[in-house]
Amino acid sequence: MTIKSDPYDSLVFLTNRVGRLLSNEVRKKLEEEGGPQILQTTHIGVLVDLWVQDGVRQQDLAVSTIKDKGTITRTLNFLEQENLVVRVTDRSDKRNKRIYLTHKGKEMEHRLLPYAEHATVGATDGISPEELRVCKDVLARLYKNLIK
Amino acid sequence: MTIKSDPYDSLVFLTNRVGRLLSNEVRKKLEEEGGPQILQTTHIGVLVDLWVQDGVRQQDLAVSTIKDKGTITRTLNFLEQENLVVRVTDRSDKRNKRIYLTHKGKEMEHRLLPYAEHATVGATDGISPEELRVCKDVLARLYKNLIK
DNA sequence: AATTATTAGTTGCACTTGCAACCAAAAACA
DNA sequence: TGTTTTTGGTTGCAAGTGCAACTAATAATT
Repeated sequence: MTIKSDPYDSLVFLTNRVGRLLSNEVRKKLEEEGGPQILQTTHIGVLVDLWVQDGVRQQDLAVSTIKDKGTITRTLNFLEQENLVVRVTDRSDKRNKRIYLTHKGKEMEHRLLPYAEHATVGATDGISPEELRVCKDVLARLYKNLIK
Repeated sequence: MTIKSDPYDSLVFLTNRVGRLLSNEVRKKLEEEGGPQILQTTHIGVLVDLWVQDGVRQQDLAVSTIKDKGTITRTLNFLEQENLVVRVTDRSDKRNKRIYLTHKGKEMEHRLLPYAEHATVGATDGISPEELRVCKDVLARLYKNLIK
């Protein structure tokens, strides 16, 4: 008897698809409720990182957001233009540019995060808080394991 | 006392980042071990869907893979060119094009899936099988809930 | 100290993607 | 039956992305 593997029971596909679906939900909510105009997923990803820790280098952002260095460069060009962040060349090592949130950038946290957190209402039907908790914890640990 | 929300404890960010990390792992493994030359994530996503069910319409693929119709059109142009799938115009409704795997396309399943499934070794350090099981189940239910 | 290697960030290029406009076929409606 | 609306798929366009080549600054090696 051959056991046919279920392609859907694979973390790669599950995370990617659920991730995109949730992103789309957030994007839709933002538009509906006239939220902030920064809709690019990468923009938000970078901001999220900066909310956790300020003053990191572009390279660090590239690693944690899992984007190319070049992509981060261009993302920051935009965020800087929008007065959400500033680039400061590191005194002691002029290769590094440290990224800091502006006042406007910090404010954005309170406006944006609720959308990201509440995007799951409705999606979690039939899922207990405990299960959800485990799921998030596992994902967080996977992230830590994989981020090198 | 104000409780600072943790941006990382959000399903949107966790799934997206873990998803990308895992995709990159699979891509790397494929290259290292001289696997199939189809590296595009979208290509693989479409194939996965077809392994689950053959003969669906492009529109169905767009929904389940969460990609734009246009993207699916172009993805199928490629897969058809590679002799992995064929498009068959539906007799009873000429708007529909049914997508079928070729022999080569079916073969690919056995070659590709192991990469996707085993990509998690090393990543799951410190995570029990039970926890992983719950995580996958939750993700699967989220997917079903969100896919409309 | 001078040369070489490495690292951070930028830029050009090719490719992917989503959106919107479009075409063809079918369904709904008058 | 003829007109309008909806649906599936394709295409043009603009924006995002990864890769590789490049520059500037620092570290490592001789």
